[in-house]
Amino acid sequence: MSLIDTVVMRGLSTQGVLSPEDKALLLSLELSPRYMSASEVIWQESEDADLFCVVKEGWAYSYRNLKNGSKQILKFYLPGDIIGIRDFGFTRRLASAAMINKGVICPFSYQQLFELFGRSSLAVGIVATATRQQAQLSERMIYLGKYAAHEKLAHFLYEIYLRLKRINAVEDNSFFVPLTQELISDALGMSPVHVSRTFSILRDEGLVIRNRQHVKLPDPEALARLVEFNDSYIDELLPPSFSELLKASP
Amino acid sequence: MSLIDTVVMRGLSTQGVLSPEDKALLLSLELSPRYMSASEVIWQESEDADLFCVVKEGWAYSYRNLKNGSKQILKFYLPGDIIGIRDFGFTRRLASAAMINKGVICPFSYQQLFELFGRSSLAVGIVATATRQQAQLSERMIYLGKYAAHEKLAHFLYEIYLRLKRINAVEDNSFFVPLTQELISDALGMSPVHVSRTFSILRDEGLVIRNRQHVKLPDPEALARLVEFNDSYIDELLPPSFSELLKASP
DNA sequence: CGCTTCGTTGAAGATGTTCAATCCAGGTGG
DNA sequence: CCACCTGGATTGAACATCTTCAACGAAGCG
Repeated sequence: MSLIDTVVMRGLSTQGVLSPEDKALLLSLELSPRYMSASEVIWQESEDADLFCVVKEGWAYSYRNLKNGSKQILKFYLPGDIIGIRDFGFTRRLASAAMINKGVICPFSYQQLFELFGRSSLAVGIVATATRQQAQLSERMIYLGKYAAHEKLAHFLYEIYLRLKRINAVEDNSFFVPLTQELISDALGMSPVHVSRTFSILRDEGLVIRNRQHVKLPDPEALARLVEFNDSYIDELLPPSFSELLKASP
Repeated sequence: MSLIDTVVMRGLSTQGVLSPEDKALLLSLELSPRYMSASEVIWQESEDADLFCVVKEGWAYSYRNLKNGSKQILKFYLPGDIIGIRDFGFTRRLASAAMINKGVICPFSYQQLFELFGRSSLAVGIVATATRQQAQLSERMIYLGKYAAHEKLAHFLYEIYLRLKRINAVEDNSFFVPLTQELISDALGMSPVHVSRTFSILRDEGLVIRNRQHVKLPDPEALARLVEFNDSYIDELLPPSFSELLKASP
């Protein structure tokens, strides 16, 4: 799973906006893979920020340690996601990041990114990627706000389902989720105990079947209705007008 | 309050990265002011997205209507903020936006933004602005997650305080907040009744004095300690390395 | 002066947390 | 092959926090 396969970049590519040099530049960002073990820390809060990482294999997450001893997970990163965009424009990391299971990540420096900015189309791609992350974050905030536990969990699982489907990691509505209930609880802001109870409720309603790290959604559409999921923020390509604007501007 | 006075752009400017043409281009974005009345809707969820707005006067907010009849507020916009960054890269608005009190906003089109992308330094400025918004969003999500009501409210008030101080709208630790408790409750995901009770708690602890739309923080440092506020995500300038990288790249 | 909107207060009930005990599957070592 | 160990998942019961509903109070505005 590489950057060029990202929704945004694939969109730009199929719209004929990316030159061969653009593509070569993009691919050059992923030449130095780093093999990570499970739970290995990628960086800590407050460290100097000077690079991004593309996740090629495995899952990662970013989080902040809270004063009460627990932590709040901000985002889970799946293969193809970029870690560290949030910190761009700051000198230090605003949150820690770590692997969940073992995997491979490809670091690339701000310097390399600045070279991308010399090419409008790639700059637009990066901005669009950043705002998509923001959109996902907003969407989660809506659910953390006023919705009940079973709606939070349902929304969370459906989002993961869509993101995994996008990278062909869903088969027969089943997928692999290397998360403990404690990690899920840290992401949704609820207690681990209540995550367990909430899973039971969703199971009894026939919406979610979970066996250790395997999750199956027997009726994804029913789940989508429950959470009123607007999947445009995950699946939608870049607006067609973008390619015209890009071709028109210098 | 104009775009060029934004933390990010001011940083680029004082670091000598912006050319006179860059600055002229930035200012040209704000030539068509639109006068808005209180509560006037700027755009609705699902409308076509093809422009941003700079807030010049007044407060605005973005929100999503929830199925249970209430709404979740995603962000309050103060003078100098850009509304609509979240939707960039999507064909439709992901959330509605409206004014709180009366004010002035300056719309500018995606087309105009694409012209900015022709200049690396401005593109970087826009990306940094977008990621700062994301940082603020993350910070709020941390508080929506596992913190108690009085911590959520304290964090919220302290963030507003810092953002207002940045634009010189705080005097003697007092500032004007054109929000009802209901709006605050929609932002923090709690009931209006509980916002009221929580204000009482903060008042009894001598941390917040509120009189209608006027708020005073007698001891901002104490409040900052309570919420362990990391103000770098609001106040920090762009890393100095950015100007070097920008001057170095084509 | 009376209307309207916003804020406050009380009481009852829902939702989620905490703590502790128990269960279960997989991995380890005898 | 089985006993044991371990980390996660589940369950129950007591408790805390927050919501809801309804009534009342206070400020701004015609």
